[in-house]
Amino acid sequence: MHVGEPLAESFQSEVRKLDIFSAMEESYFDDLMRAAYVQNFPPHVELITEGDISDFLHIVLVGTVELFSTWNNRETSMAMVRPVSTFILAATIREAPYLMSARTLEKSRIALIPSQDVRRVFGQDAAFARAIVGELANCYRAVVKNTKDLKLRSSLERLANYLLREQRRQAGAPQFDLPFEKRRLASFLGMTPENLSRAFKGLQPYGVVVDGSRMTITDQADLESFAKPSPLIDDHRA
Amino acid sequence: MHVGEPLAESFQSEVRKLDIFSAMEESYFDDLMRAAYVQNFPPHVELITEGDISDFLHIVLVGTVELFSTWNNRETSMAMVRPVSTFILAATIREAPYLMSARTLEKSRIALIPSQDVRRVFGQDAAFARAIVGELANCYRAVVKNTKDLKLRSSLERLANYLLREQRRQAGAPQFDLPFEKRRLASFLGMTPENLSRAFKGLQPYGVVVDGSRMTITDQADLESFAKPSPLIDDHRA
DNA sequence: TGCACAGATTGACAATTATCAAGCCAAAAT
DNA sequence: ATTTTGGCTTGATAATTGTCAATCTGTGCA
Repeated sequence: MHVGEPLAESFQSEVRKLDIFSAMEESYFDDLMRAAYVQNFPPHVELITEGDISDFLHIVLVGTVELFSTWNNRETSMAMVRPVSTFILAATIREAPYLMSARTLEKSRIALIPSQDVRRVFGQDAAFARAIVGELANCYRAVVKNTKDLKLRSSLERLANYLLREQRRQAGAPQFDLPFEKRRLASFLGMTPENLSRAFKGLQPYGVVVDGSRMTITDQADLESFAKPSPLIDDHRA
Repeated sequence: MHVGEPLAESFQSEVRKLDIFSAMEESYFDDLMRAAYVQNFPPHVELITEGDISDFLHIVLVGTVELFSTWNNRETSMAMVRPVSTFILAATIREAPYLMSARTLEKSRIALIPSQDVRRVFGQDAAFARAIVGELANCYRAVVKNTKDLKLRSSLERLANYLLREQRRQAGAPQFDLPFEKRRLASFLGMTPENLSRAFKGLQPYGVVVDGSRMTITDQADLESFAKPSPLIDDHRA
C-alpha cells in the first residue's frame, strides 16, 4: 500500500461540504479525516481494478477520474467523476468486489478513507448513515436514468441530450468545451468514436457547431425540440 | 386511494424474512406492519406511473410486477420483480418522483407501506437503517451490472447469458421455462421481439433448444463458452 | 523547425438491429 | 366447435451502427 499525506485543512473543508459528510457529528468527521490519506496521481493511472475487494472509499479532490468496465476484451466508459465527489461507495458499504475500474484522466488528487472506518462510523453516527442512504439512492437513480437513456434513445438523441446536460452543468451559455476526449465521450454514450464524429455532423441541422472540443449551440430551441430532454432521464439532481 | 386489507399473519412472516426487515426490532416491524395494507390486483394493472411522487413502499407478495419506462412514445422493460421483494425503495427514501412505472403481469398481491412510515422508522431503528443501506447498495450494483451487460455485449450474448442466469435462478436443470412473455424478455434485453426470435435461432448451434417458453440447454459447456458469463455482471448476489 | 504520435475524421464496406407485412399458432371467448 | 385475439415467427428490406484503412490535425518533443 502506498502511503500518502494526511488530508490538509483546505481540502477537509471541501470534503465537509459534500452531502455525505455535511450533517455528521464533528467528532466523527474528524475521526474519518484522521484515518484518511491524500495522494497525487499522474494521468492515466489505474486506481482500482474491477473484481478487487473494496478497501477505501475514494474522494476526488482535484482532477478527473473515469470509471470503466471490461468484458471479453471490450471496454466501456461508465462514468466520469469530478471534484468534489466520492466513488465506489456501494462496494465500500457492501464489502463487495468493485464492479468498475477507475483511472485518472489527468493529474488528480484523491482522498482515501479506509472502508472499515466508513462502516464503523456509519454505525455510530445516525446523520452520516442517513446521508449515505441518500447518496446511495441518488447513485441508484443516476444509473437508472442512464439505462433509460441507453435503451430509449438512439445515439444521435443521446448525444443531443448529453450536450444539453453538459451545457447546463457548465454556465448554461451557448458555448462550452467538452470536458474530456471525444473517444471517452463516445464510449460513455455507447458508440464508437467514428460514429460520434458522424453524430456531431448529424446534429449540425439542429444548430450544433463543433470546433475541436469547443461546442456552440446556435439554436437552443431547435436542439431541444430534437433532443426532447426529460427530467426523469436528464435531470441529475431529481 | 383504494383501501386494502391489513397484512395477514402468513404474509407478515414472509415479509419479515426479507433482508430489509429481518434484523430490525420487533416493535418497529410491528409498527410498519400496522401501517401496511395489502391489495390484490388483476393482471395488466398499472400500479405506479413514472413521474408521480412516491407515497408507498411496495412489496410483491404473490405474482409478478414489471418495472418499465417510457420516453417519446417508446417503452422499455427495466426489471421484473418477483415474490418476495420490494420495489421503488430509492424513490421512497428520497421522497422523489418515480423513475419507472410498474404494472402487474399476472394476478398479484402487493403490500403497501406508507413512505413516511418507512422514513420515520428508518430514523428510529438502526438495524433497519443498515439493512436499507445494504439493499440500496445491492440495487445500485444490480443496475450497474445491467448497464455492463447492455454496453459490453451483443444481443446474442445478452440472451445467452440471460438463459444461463435464469437456469441458475430456477433449479439449475437443463430444462426450464421462461418466466414471462418473450416480448417482455426482448424489451428487457434491449431488442425487438423479431430479433429475439432470430437470436434464439442463433443460439441453436450452441445447444439451445426452444419449444414455446420451454428452454432446453443440450450442451451446457458449449453455451457457457459462448456466453462467457462473469460474476461481475451475471452474479446477482455478489 | 520539423518529426513523431495520438486522437479525430472520412470513406467504403460489413454486421447488426429495426421495421414492415404476412402468416402461424395456441389460448380464450362465443 | 368455431371464431377471435394476441403473441410469436418469418422473410424482405431499410436504418443504424460497427469495422477497417487511410488521412488529417494538432501537440509535444527532439
